[in-house]
Amino acid sequence: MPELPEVETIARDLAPQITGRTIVRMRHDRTPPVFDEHSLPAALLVGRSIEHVGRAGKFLVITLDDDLRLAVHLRMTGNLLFSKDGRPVDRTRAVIEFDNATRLVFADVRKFGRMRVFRGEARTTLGIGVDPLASELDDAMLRDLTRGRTTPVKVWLLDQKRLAGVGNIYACESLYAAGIRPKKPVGKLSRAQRYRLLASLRRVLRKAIQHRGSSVDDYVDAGGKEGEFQKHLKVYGRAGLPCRRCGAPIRRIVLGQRGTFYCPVCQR
DNA sequence: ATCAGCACCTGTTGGC
DNA sequence: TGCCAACAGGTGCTGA
Repeated sequence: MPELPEVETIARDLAPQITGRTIVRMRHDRTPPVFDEHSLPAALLVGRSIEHVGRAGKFLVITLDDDLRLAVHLRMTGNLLFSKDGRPVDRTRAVIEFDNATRLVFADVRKFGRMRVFRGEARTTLGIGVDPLASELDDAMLRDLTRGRTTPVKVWLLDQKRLAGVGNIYACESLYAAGIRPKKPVGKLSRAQRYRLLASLRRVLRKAIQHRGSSVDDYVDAGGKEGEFQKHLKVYGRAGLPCRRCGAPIRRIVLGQRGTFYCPVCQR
């Protein structure tokens, strides 16, 4: 489910609600564990107050005092819900309670989502690459990251160790916007294609953030509301339907074990 | 180094 | 209508 725009939406909504609050209680499932094997003890969070809410790739990153951070990865079906009442939430896996009786609820149907308590810099600790929206990523950096690589560009976009935040929906949508075939070896993109890819990635991701993310299936924001960007998807999930630009049927193939959608006419 | 295959979980959908 | 296989926004591990 959640990719960069969805996590960014949650982070922006959550920041004004929980910044400055102190965590007074926390509970979580143990089987399967909510906190991954690299996590410091979750109990360290109790008594700490929240200084900042941000995002690194697809991780929501909450910075607390005592140099502590909490990273949350929603994987496929995780939801982070901010609750002002005590009403129970379906599929709850963890609850963080604040000093004003509000709560952050982590719910997850498939139980793939994980949290991690750690100290230090997020990107290094989490082992993720550069953010597509970061200013440090420019054409020269993208060239260096992709040079000589024969991986299909679609598969490359999903590798979080290099570029962090792009998932299946936005990889497909960005390649459509850039007019590039998903199978094209990433190291063989022309300079013009590479330039278009970076511009398209940013345009699509920013537009998706403006529309509060895509709710294709389970995604809802911290207030429980769906996003709007699924209404603007050009190729994702549209196999067999006409391309909105040229009318040719959108094709679905499998690349890197993931469904991949593209227009065989508009994407070269 | 790379990559296909599978594992982790549960729910929904489409075909027969 | 019913059953079962395939598939789902993600990632990590294993073995070739």
